[in-house]
Amino acid sequence: MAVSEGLPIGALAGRTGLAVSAIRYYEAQGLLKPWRNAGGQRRYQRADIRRLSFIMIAQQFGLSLPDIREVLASLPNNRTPTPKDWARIGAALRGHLDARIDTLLRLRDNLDGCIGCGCLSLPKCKLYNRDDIAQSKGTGPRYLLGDRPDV
Amino acid sequence: MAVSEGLPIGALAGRTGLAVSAIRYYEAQGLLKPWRNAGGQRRYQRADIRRLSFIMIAQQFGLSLPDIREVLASLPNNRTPTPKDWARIGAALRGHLDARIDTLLRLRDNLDGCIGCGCLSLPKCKLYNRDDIAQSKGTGPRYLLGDRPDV
DNA sequence: ATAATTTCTAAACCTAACTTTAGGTCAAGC
DNA sequence: GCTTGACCTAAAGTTAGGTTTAGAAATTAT
Repeated sequence: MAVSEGLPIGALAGRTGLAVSAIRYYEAQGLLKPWRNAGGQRRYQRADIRRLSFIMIAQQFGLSLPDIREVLASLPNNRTPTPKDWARIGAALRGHLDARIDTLLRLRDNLDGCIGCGCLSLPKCKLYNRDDIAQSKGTGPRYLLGDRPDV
Repeated sequence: MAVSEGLPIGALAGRTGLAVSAIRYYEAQGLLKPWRNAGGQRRYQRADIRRLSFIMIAQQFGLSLPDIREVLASLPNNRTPTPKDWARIGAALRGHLDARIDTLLRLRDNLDGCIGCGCLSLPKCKLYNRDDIAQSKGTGPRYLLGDRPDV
């Protein structure tokens, strides 16, 4: 029960609000690497609470789990991350967020002019510029807007 | 070949950049109602090009297909929609878009203070306010941030 | 010492938004 | 009149991000 024994998965779930199954799933996706105790059960460090919190926030920002794994890869694995480490990573997120906001603002600027005027015809409509929206939101393969300008 | 015979599905796909299979899928979801010719093949009105364009734009704004179906339901079905009809619908989208932008701006305001300082602890972090992000982005059931404040 | 919780793994299931496949029909060009 | 290409339906497959289930083993509580 000493602190050095680490937190079992249920405790981590309780502290983060995540389901136990989600935490195991994140591990399967390479976002987390708990150790195992003598009986084979997962044990976590306290720092993993923050790691999971970060994952949840990054998801809100629209990052996929592979994206997040990459970002987290820049954390030191030989020591517990410091606030400074997290700040560096926060800055990376900020870039993502800024880009998404810009996209939406641009869409909004065009909305009145485009749908508002009823033009909505693909060849001219500004809403169809390919660099909008952070790459293929939504699941499954799909023709992206602007992918087939042969209209 | 007269205009009154309508467009076959491939033509519609060509003009919108959508896959034929996607257009059939939208019909199955109730977003489109082509008529059938003598041989049982789908025939579309020219106005359906705009309808599909609208669907693509609305998706970029984060609306689900059921959401879009509802919005489209307010179009008149006894006549071809006018630019004015589309403008009314554009205004509805605008509300959605504004909300999404507000959310992201709020997240950005908190980012430096929260991740930046390294606090990231659930009970205090402003990023964990439940009204953030337009309801449960991402598929499948999932605990929403803030849903379990019993941390 | 036993009962009640937790945890374990593997595999199946879930949703959204589509695509792919298979086997057959329709329409258009020569 | 026949071949080629477009179209049809129904069902199964795909991806992301998980959840659910089942049966077994470990831990905790009494």
